[in-house]
Amino acid sequence: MKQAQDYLNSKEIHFSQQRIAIMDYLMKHRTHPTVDEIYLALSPQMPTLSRTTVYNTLKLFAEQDAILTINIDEKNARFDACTSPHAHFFCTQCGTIYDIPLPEGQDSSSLSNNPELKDFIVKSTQLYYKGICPLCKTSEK
Amino acid sequence: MKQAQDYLNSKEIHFSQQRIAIMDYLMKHRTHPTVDEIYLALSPQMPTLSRTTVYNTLKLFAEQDAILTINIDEKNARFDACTSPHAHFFCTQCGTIYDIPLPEGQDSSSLSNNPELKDFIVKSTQLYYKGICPLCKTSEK
DNA sequence: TTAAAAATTGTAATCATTACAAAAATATAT
DNA sequence: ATATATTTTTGTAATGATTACAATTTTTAA
Repeated sequence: MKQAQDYLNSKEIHFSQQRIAIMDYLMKHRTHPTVDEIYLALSPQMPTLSRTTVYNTLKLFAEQDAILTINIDEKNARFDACTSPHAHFFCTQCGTIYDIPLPEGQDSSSLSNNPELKDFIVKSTQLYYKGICPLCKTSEK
Repeated sequence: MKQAQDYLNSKEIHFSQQRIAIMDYLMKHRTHPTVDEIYLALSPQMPTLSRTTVYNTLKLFAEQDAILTINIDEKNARFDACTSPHAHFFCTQCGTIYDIPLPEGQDSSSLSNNPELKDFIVKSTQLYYKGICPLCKTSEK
């Protein structure tokens, strides 16, 4: 809770009960949750919480670069409190999103320092993989 | 038209007037159009065409790896007849999607040959950039 | 030529997200 | 401290892309 508050502070985001709870949830659940997962998880302890607030808050966080919005799953936006450069793998079978470190010598700067982009202003870079994860691969057989 | 038909053939997709027209449109308009753009463009010459057919057909093409579905724009899915490896840049101002060649020494195999993915079955890899394109940058000033 | 299979169509449903305006909470100035 | 302005939250209603579905049409194969 304290960490979430400090983090919001560092990103110059005014805090509130709701904002702290949402950031705290994201920091403690590295599962790339959907809006609804966050809303349903927090509702019990915060019965007045509104879905709209979750939407608004996540949008605010993303605009302030405090979180990442992941659009790898066509059904729902997913959210990640870890903003340091890494790729994402989406298992089309179970829906899990895995964090994937970038390969050696391919940190995000090498991805966005693409000379083809010299006249573009790049604000974000996303590397997405889709397929079957190890768990589904073996259980499927 | 002939090319579109041959291409569908090579991907083992039964063709029909509608399928050829849709593939032909995609091959001739490298603008990464939305479902609606395709539907509205083809409607005049093909008045019985249904939006549902455009949806179904594009889904079929994507499943057969004949086209790419691009989810870089949260509002709409966008489609690309060019399936060879390249990145996409989405201008958040004008909505244009640019094809961006991958940087030297970073072809798609180097992206998906990430050792972190050795236990995953990778079916697709997408590299997305977002920001402001050169045109919007200068006109904005 | 006729029956079976595949493709297309239009409408209705779904569902994530956004718009909006009222209510509540918080910050500011007197 | 108190009234006022600003920000945040809330709930409902609207939007809009996509999908479900069942009927119709077209194509294929016997």
